[in-house]
Amino acid sequence: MMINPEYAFRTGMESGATLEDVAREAGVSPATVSRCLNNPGIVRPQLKAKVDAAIEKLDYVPHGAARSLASRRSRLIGAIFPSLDSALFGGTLEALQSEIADSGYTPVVASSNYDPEQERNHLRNMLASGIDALMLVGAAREASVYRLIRRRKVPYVLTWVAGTDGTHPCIGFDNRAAAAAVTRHLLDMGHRRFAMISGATANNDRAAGRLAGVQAALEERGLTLDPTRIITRPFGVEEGRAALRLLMAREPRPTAIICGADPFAYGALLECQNLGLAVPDDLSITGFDDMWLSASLPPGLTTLRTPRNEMGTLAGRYMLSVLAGEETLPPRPLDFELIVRGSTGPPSQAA
Amino acid sequence: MMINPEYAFRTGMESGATLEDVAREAGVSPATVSRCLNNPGIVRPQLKAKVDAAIEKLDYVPHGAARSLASRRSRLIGAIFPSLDSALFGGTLEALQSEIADSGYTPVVASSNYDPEQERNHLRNMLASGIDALMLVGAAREASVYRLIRRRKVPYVLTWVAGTDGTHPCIGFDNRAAAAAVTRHLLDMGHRRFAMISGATANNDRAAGRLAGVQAALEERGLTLDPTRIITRPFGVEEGRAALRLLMAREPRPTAIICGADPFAYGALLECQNLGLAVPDDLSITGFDDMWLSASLPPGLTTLRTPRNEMGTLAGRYMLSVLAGEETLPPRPLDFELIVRGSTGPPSQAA
DNA sequence: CTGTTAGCGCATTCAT
DNA sequence: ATGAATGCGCTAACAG
Repeated sequence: MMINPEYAFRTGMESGATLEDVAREAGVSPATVSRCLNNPGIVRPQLKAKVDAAIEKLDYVPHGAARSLASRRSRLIGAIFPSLDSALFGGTLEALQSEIADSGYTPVVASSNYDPEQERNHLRNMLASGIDALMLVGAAREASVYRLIRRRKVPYVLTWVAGTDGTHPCIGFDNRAAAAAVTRHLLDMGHRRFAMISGATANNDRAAGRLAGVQAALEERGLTLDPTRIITRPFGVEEGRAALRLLMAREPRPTAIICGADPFAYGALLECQNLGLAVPDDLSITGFDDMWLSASLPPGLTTLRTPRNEMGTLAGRYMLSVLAGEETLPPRPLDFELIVRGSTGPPSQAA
Repeated sequence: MMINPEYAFRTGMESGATLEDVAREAGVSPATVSRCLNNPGIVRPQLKAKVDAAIEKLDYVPHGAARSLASRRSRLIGAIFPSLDSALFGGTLEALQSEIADSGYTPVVASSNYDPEQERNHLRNMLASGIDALMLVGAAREASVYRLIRRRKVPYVLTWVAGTDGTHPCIGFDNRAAAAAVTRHLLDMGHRRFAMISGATANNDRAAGRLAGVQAALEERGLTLDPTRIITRPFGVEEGRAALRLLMAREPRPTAIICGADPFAYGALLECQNLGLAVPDDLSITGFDDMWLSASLPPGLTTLRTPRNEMGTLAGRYMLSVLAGEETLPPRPLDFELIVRGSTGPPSQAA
């Protein structure tokens, strides 16, 4: 089998120059080189210059594993997301990465595909690979998982949920309150007949919280959400479209449909167009998360903007702070914002 | 300052049981325990059972750094993407992660924000943290970056581009040919007046390739793409919308607009609706990448489906194979597929 | 401020 | 098939 020589890689790590080589080259002790790397302030500039020159000359790169072993810190932060291929968590990851990069930390990431089993496996892997801290999404998981984390004494933080009871450090927002805010917006405009398109609530406390928030807000006004008016589907545009058809097929039609995620709402909006339903005159539609199309898709989607980048940033900052040994409290639940656009309005008289 | 005792983490790694502890507990030598972990086949079942029991009892987790140091492999694979908050690269990352997970590898990821400087920094970091292999997007970067990688002898693979000249191992598709295919589709329907909305081509060989492909396909038929009909913008829906307005403001209007990325096309489609332009009768529009809304947004976006998940899977497989010491050739350029939907049709007679 | 001394926890020779 | 010995490259006391 011919193989392009350009591709002739080694297998396994290459030696390269070691810290000791640098020390020899610079005529100092290994410890001094180490100091130049980790605590440059305390070394005489003159020496430091020589060391820097040697590092440059030998093209020295510290050996991460050796460093971790000796220092007992890997400079790796784990992050497990339910999914990576929607734009939803990408922003959080990007913000997290960007926040911790300057401190020399790198995220190691995995996607659980919304599957607790996969999450657990990735967690084991990460724990074994020696992550210094861990970011997860949501709080709903078996107690044994938390035991695993705590036993390793790895600082962790839960995102996309608000710490309800102080059991876990959380950096997120109150999904329930957010969904209630959306619902009240519709109630205040006079809507009384509601339906909801929700994500699956099993193992997903964000989806469950949103559903509960809708129900709670309705009950405040003496209304209830008929269970047959709740359609649960995996997140997706086509799913939203199909759900809307179902919901509008039965009399009396709802005047407002609350979607647990923007993609549902995109689908619902598009299907209205298809069915010749006027939004918001015939039907009001709301989304959740204010994703990138919400402002653009006519008539503009009323939705709830969640602080998805901010969660990544603050989660990163929180973990760094804990790792630095500072006493750190996670911040209060983050703010969300109701973004009112064209897809909601008062119900028509006829309806 | 009060601090919830639940949050009282340590700083730095915890000891936990070591391989030696396990050996003592099981009454065997450390070497045997190591074998049970890394090469279970060669150890007597009876002993292995005792070791497994000890591992279970002590809740032993191998220490990644020590393992890396001794074995000279970190089991970490680096992946640097231009961006993580679009859904574009998320699928590739997810597929990569999923492909390598079973082999005990974990991706460490970073986003360069389309900035070569940031990419270089992340690369340095990753090299220092001892990644065993590396995945990058695109081929356009300074030679010094490749030197850095090669000097460390880290196997790498470039994605989202096809290896044109065999300089680098690539797992991707031919952006130029793909864009040409889109263009020919329009030419074949009779279009003669074209415009393009393109991503920035600096440091982005995917965008550059797509632009070149359009130009080449036009020149095959004796046409040229007027430079003033090329609008270059950062990727985004609103950017596409604005670009469409610009392009349609000047006579003679184009009958077909080729977008270098789907978000542009979404914006263009929406703006047509806004301006009262009929698609495809007044104007044909094409996208690129077949992202999640392309099938749903009326009238359905004709676009080019890129193998974004496949690239992640194959890149992962390729790197694993190289790491396993197998002679490995990257596959030929991957296939793309023209997806014809409602947004393209013959130009109207009037136009 | 700098050099010396010891490991960190494991994989891997080499013996047996 | 198993055990004993060695060192991966670095940081962290400690001593000077």
